[in-house]
Amino acid sequence: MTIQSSAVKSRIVGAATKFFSQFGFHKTTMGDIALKIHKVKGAIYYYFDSKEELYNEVLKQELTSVQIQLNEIVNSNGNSVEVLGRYTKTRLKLLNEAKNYHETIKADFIERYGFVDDVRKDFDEFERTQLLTILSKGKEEGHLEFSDINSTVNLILMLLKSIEIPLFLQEEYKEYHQSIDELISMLSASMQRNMNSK
Amino acid sequence: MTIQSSAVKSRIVGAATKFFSQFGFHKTTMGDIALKIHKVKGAIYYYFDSKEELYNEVLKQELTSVQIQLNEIVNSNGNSVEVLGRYTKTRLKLLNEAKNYHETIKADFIERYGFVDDVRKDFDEFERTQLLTILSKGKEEGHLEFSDINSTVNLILMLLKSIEIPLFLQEEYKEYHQSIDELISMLSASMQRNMNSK
DNA sequence: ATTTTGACTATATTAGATGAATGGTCAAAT
DNA sequence: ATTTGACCATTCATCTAATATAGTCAAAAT
Repeated sequence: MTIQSSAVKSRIVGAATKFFSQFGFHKTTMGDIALKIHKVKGAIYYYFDSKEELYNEVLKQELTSVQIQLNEIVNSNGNSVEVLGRYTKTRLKLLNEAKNYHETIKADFIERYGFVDDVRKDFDEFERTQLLTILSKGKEEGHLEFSDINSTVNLILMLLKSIEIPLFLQEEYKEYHQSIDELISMLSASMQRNMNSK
Repeated sequence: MTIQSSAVKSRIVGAATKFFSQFGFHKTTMGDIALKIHKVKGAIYYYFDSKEELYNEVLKQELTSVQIQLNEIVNSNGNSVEVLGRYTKTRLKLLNEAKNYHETIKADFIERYGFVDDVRKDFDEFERTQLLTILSKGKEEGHLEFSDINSTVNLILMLLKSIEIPLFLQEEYKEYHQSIDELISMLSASMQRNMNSK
């Protein structure tokens, strides 16, 4: 594929992103997207095999953008407790704006978008790695202490993924905001060295 | 209302409970319920103004049963950390079996059952009271310590209500089971007083 | 050779129309 | 006081026709 054709592919994804974000998967048509870039529906199928694959690509880019920003936080300096706090708050803020991601989690309760499972699994693995990195660093530096670091990572992942749902789908972002700070304090307190009584 | 008619009312609620639990609000008809107790649809309307009111009563009894059992735990002896752990695990176990409650939280994502708001609000307030009781007792006895006890209660409520959703609606009860123990440990650890001394 | 087009097909979705089922009412009967 | 069964209005399920949409492809354009 030439450079120019890749540019068309990008424009397709760009248009698709806008439509999917605004109207969702079902209420966006391939015709809408094609029209936006002054092409015809058939042209999209030169670059993507299906609407599902295109949606997949859009979601992938949405989450990749989040990953890049989270990765910066993980690789930044600062003590691990503070990094974990920044990670959590940034994660929630960025994902709160990720409309297509919201649609996929909402779909979990109704029809399921099985075709995005791979992208979501990748994101899950990314997050597991990042959290493990943060906690490991904290352990090495002597700030944090765990009886089982993997269990702690699992717990944090469960909590982050659980609170997403009321937060994003039921729009309780503001109502729960204070409790999120509280959650971060609690997580920190329980992992802080010399505090853990286990 | 006489004693005998109250007995009929109970039978209505009993039949309604079975149908609603098994088939849900929409797929249960007033005719089904009436037939089960060898009455006619109209008879139910002598005791309840509407299907919604009947469903409300069923949900209320379901949650009242949970409340009674949770109340026993809160009023039991034992140190507050251990009580909080038992409360959390029992709460999840009991609510995991409360089918009508599940339906109402699932409805939050689709159509909302506004007519059960009162019952749910009552349960929320009950829980807030119970948690406040547990934590206050822990504080008085010198086991626990908080910068702001109400914020801690809010946090715990947010977490309990958040994890319900994947747990009950996405049937990840087993997958998350281990992390729930971990959550209880974490909560306990962060509230425990004098954790640095051995 | 690569990319784009527009006509084409098959499938899915919607709109409308009909009939059945259901929530709710009520006067009469028990 | 309680129960009944006929009754009404509205919703819901089912069918059909028409429309819209995803996806294909040979031909045209670049």
